Amino acid sequence: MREPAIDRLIGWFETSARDLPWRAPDRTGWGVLVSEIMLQQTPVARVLPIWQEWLERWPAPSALAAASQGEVLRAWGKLGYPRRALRLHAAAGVIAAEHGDVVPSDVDTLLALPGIGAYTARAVAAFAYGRRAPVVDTNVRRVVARAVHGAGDAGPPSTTRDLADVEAFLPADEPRAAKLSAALMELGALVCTARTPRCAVCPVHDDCAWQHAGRPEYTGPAKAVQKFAGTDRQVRGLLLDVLRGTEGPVEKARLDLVWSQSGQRDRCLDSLLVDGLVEQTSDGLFALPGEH
DNA sequence: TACGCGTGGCC
DNA sequence: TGGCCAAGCGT
Repeated sequence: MREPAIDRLIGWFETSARDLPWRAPDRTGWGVLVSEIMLQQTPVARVLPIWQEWLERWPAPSALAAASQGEVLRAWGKLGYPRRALRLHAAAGVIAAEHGDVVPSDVDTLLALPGIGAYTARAVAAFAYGRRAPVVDTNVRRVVARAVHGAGDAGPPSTTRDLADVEAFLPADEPRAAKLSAALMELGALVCTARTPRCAVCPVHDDCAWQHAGRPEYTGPAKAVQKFAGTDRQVRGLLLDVLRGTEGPVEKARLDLVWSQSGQRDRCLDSLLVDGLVEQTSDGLFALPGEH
């Protein structure tokens, strides 16, 4: 990506970026981290109200760490992938105990925390602390595939290659690099979208390799769209929903109502126990962890 | 590298 | 209607 295009993209971001609370001037590393975990595979609109509740209720990592896992899972609500909530809870405990209750700014330190991978570590370093780090999510992969490589969409992900792709044009200046990282994501979210990209309003239209190539269709391997209906994921979600909606421990008969196939039902309940999302009480009832 | 992991809105 | 999509991670 050429320097003028980077300039225009940053300029566009400064005038057109969404006014999200985790981007406010008074944001904290903790607020940014919570947002990044919640936003993994979950749309902004659904994250917003839950993020507000969490930051009011648990304004620092130590506050979240002091809550029970069950409380955390209830507060997570229906954001999906509730294992993220347990990992964030665990990460908060490590941050409170080993990092002075301050979210680390160093990528490698962040990577060592549970639930924080290649994307989230760099997103926190860049967005909370202004560090220079290639922040590559699905939006950035798509923008780079089009604007830089002239392809219709990104191929299968490869962390090493994806990071190198962005590193290659990331400005040396730290705050500018951080701003560009945010701008690339925002462009992918608002303009260079998966379906129906809004090329007419794109700030890098004139520099886009995909435009110059005549906007060819994506030709790579078909992306596997995962099923949901009838899968263990659906059944686990139904089981957890019963426990979230109930005050105390429940009998297994209550859980049996959510799915007719007993084999799949029991397998899913077992897997929830293994994952630590459900616990069994001494008298054989089932509950969210730490709530009995 | 491929897969499993929740949930809901959109066209 | 139902496939597609949404700021990934861990194994």
